[in-house]
Amino acid sequence: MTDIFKIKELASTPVRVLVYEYLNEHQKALSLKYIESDLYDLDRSSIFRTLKTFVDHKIVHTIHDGSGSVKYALCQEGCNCDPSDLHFHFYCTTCEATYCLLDLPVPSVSLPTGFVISQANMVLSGLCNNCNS
Amino acid sequence: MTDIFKIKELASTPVRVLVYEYLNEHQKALSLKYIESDLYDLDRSSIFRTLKTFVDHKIVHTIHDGSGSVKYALCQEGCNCDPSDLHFHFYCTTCEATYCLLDLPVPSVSLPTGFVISQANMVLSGLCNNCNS
DNA sequence: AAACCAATGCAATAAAGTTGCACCTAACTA
DNA sequence: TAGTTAGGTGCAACTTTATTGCATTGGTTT
Repeated sequence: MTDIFKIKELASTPVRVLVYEYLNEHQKALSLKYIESDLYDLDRSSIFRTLKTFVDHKIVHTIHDGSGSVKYALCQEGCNCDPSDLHFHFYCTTCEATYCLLDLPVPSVSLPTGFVISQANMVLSGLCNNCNS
Repeated sequence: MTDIFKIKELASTPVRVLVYEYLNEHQKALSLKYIESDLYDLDRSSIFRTLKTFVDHKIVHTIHDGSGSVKYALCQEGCNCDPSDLHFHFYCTTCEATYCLLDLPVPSVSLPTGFVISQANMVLSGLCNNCNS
């Protein structure tokens, strides 16, 4: 089940398993604060460092959605966190949830001469289907 | 020259003029910290509130580039800050500059049912032409 | 000139992110 | 098996960025 750690060459530890499973259950991009409030028996800095490690090992990607806090979401299988592996996100300004729009990949764009792209952060925002009454 | 304030129906004040001219000279997206360090005789909160006012009046738009601080850039003439008015940005991870890629408009995408878009934050990152040696 | 209202500056606070350090635990070695 | 080591974890402190309360200023209106 969680042989993700073997694949990503990372030691399996209690905190890592819990954080991974938590992200996996939610299938949304979550903030440290949000995760922390649910996994309240874990320390904030432990979760923080775990997420950082996950980013380094390309287990999760970060999203800067303008909410004021960084969100973290599980990568898709085979993701190498290159722009072409990534997708758009949607941030709901009402419920503050951030969705991965897996169907919307980052388009390849032609940049000005000399610019080299390595990351992409695509966020659309507005109202999600739950909040759009 | 700076009849932008008349157009946007906003009182012209010393701080507003200085901040506007500063942004206009640079033609990049700048952080509060950056602006503050150059306009050192102005108070941080005054600049902060001025930028907020500019955002409200659609004189500037914000960019969340993952640098840790919000960047502000002047809008184009006629901009209404709708997604279709906006463009991609490029954040250089070396010099930390954020460029407006005016030639790259935000694409219109088809969202899942019930999602309504009102804003867009498109940021590519990597090395800019100055830092790409 | 008095009154008013918005803008400004100063200072304090909130919120998010980050780090130092000590302890613990699990894996390795002799 | 006991000792050693390295990395992971928790606690607390701290940095940075964002934000707000409040008193003062300055310009406009009556």
